[in-house]
Amino acid sequence: MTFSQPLHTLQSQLCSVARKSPSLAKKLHAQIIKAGLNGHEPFSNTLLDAYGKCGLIQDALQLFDALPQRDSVAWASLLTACNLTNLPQPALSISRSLLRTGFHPDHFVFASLVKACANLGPLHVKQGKQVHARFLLSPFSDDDVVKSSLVDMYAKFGLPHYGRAVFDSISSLNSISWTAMISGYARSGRTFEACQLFRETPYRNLFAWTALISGLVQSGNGVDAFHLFVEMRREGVSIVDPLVLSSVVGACANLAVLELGKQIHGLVITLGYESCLFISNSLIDVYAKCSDLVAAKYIFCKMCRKDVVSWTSIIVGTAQHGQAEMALALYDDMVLAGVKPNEVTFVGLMYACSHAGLVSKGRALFRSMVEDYGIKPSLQHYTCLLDLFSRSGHLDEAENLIRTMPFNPDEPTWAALLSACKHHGNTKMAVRIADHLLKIKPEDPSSYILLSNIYAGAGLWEKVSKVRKVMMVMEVKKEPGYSCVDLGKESHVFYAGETSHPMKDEIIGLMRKLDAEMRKRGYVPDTSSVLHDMDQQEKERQLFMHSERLAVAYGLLKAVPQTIIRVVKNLRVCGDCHTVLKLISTIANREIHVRDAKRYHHFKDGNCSCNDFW
DNA sequence: TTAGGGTTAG
Repeated sequence: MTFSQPLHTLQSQLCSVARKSPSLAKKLHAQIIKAGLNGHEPFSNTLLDAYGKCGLIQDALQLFDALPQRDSVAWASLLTACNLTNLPQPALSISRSLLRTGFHPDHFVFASLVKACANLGPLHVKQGKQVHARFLLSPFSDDDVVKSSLVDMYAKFGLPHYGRAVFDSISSLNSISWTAMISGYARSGRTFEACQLFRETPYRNLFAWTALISGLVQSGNGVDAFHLFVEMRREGVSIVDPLVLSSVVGACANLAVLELGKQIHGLVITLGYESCLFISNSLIDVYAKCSDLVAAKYIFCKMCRKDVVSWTSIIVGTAQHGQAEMALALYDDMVLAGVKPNEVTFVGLMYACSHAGLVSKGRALFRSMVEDYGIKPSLQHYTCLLDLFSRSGHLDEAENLIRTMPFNPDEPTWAALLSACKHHGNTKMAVRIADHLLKIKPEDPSSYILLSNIYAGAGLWEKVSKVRKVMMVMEVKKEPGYSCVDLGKESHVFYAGETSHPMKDEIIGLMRKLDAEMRKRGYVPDTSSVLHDMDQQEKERQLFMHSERLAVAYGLLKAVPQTIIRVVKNLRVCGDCHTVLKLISTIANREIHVRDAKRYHHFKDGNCSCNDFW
């Protein structure tokens, strides 16, 4: 490259090559300054655009600040730069100053501005609506591109009905507007409307399929998402990019169905996407969530490029399965590899610390998150810290934190602290917290059971009867518990108390044998979690028929010998089942993995990876 | 110069 080329060559270089090469963009900038063309409108705007497109956001911001005049092209280029690098904070301050200066945006600026608001997320609904209002009052209020971006913005805010109003006003709908609207319905759980719109669209392409399937996965409807994926395959839609696959892999993780995850993994390999970063990240997660950590680590180790999500996924996976030291060692490796942790990484790390009772390490990590990485702690981080203090018996510190943290503690948070008081035998604090919890009227039946147990433990019988009355008045009923056992080629769901299974005699027979052996070893049923008033024998019968026990017994009868019995449960494991599963792991000499509503339990040789705290 | 689908926690 020479520095004495004609101006039009310079301009065209900026437009093409510089967008892909940061170093070339900088060289051309230097050339512009040398030629005295600094501040010349066409050059500065094109350079701004080039900096933005090759990811040099700081340079773009500096250049913009130095501009003597800022026209629509400059504002649009800067906002596009922020949007491309997904930097919501600079975009936020840019859009604020843009609106403050009284500048009249054109349709290009509006489209970028709306996209910036969408990237900022649902916490910035107000700002998004302000931009929408300004657009409606502008001379560009008929522009369909801006309307499409508004549909997308409301989709990302979780307000699809607002998006629908804009969608209906679009004069010429295209593939982009349809996709944005389908995604809006799907991701906010409006499955019916999403599917209806999908059936109506003339653009039934991979974008629309991905929007629908991914949206359903995001809103927790993995089963429907899977059926649609099967339909998509049957229609012969060519999977020319792997985006839909990462969602489908994610659905396997949420549903914790290992066999299905393996099949999708096979498909990923067949289609040639196994080395794609996003896909590998999802695969780490699916194997970790299906409690096959060996496979998760294998995927992780084989990746040639690892980003923060890859590291975080493996750290969270190992932490959730009770391998705290391993999770912390992985974090050290991550820092050494020069990858910057994010807010999710710290959730995983603090979770690891709380499992291993590493109080000072957890505190230090919380501090490091704020001071070294500038991450503002969220409610989840405070919950992790609280869990760390509670589990390790630092109850005063836990109570102090819950009362001083900058978030309103919700019912599960108080219930967690209460449960810790019970675990550590601090009756005085337990009663104080129970009184508070009773005042805020919990909705979860298990909170009432906990309250009742606390008062009973403290001999406060009047309060016990008060709790029972509240439960009766509110008709507090437990959600039916079910457990799914994964046997590789098949899986089976058992409901608590279910006796309709064709193999019920064998299942109950095995459970009786195990029960007799457990009682020989000193097992006494703990009926404190049984909700209803009934005699001891009936309570014990209820516990005996808890879904995880049926599932594990069936697993012992049907699974390949020596293999791990894998169970997924919708509710939390009760104290008695936890004791029973530990005993069964010794008696049957079998490893049992249970994923409950809160965490993972690996039962082996009479112990559990959660260290009896959950 | 502007608009659509993807991964980690909860």
